[in-house]
Amino acid sequence: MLMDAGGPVGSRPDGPVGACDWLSPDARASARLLLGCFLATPDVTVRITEVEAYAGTDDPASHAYKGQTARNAVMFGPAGHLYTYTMHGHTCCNVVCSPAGVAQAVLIRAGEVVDGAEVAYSRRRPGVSATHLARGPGNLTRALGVTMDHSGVDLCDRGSEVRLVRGELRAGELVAVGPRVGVSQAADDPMRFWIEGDPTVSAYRRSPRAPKPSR
DNA sequence: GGTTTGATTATCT
DNA sequence: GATAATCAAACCT
Repeated sequence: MLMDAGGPVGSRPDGPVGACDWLSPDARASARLLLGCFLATPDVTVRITEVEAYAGTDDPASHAYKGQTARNAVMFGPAGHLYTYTMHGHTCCNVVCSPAGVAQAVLIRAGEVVDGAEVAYSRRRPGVSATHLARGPGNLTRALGVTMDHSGVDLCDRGSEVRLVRGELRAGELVAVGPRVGVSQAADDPMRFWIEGDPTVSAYRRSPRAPKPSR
């Protein structure tokens, strides 16, 4: 296994600038950091506007809650890698932010396409509006062209087809926090972060299977 | 080997 | 706002 003698996994002293050593092993902290960053494929770049934190084995809503499986193995790997999975016929993608052995990850739920819009449109159904281009996890991966083929890629490696580029919030932008979309477990935990007022952020929808809201 | 569930989306009322 | 569609992984028998 790749492990520096003491240094955090993912930090590359001799590596290219932009290594993902700024990620926090805490999913919530990383979620906040990822807002305003960019996710890029060779064709399309999106600015991340909405994310959800998944706290690994401590989080009932996480795929990693019940331990490591073939499906979620990437989450237990080193930080800065891409965890992809399919559900309901769609692909979703997460950024792993914890070192090997710990399964904290951040789901990228929505973004604003800032480059390669034409390609993104061509991958989506005709007629979709700009705000819906990469709105929702499945739509986002579709617009980017991310598939299960990209499972486990190193987002910090220049050679990767999917890369993460650090970005900042614009002046005046605020981060809102709330419960996650569609989870039936821990449905009230405020683990979802988005840029307040951004039109590309998806609407909140509670899981039909979640117990009634705790008040 | 069959059944259930789900971090969803599109479509209809 | 509610409902159906749809695919794969996990779970159960």
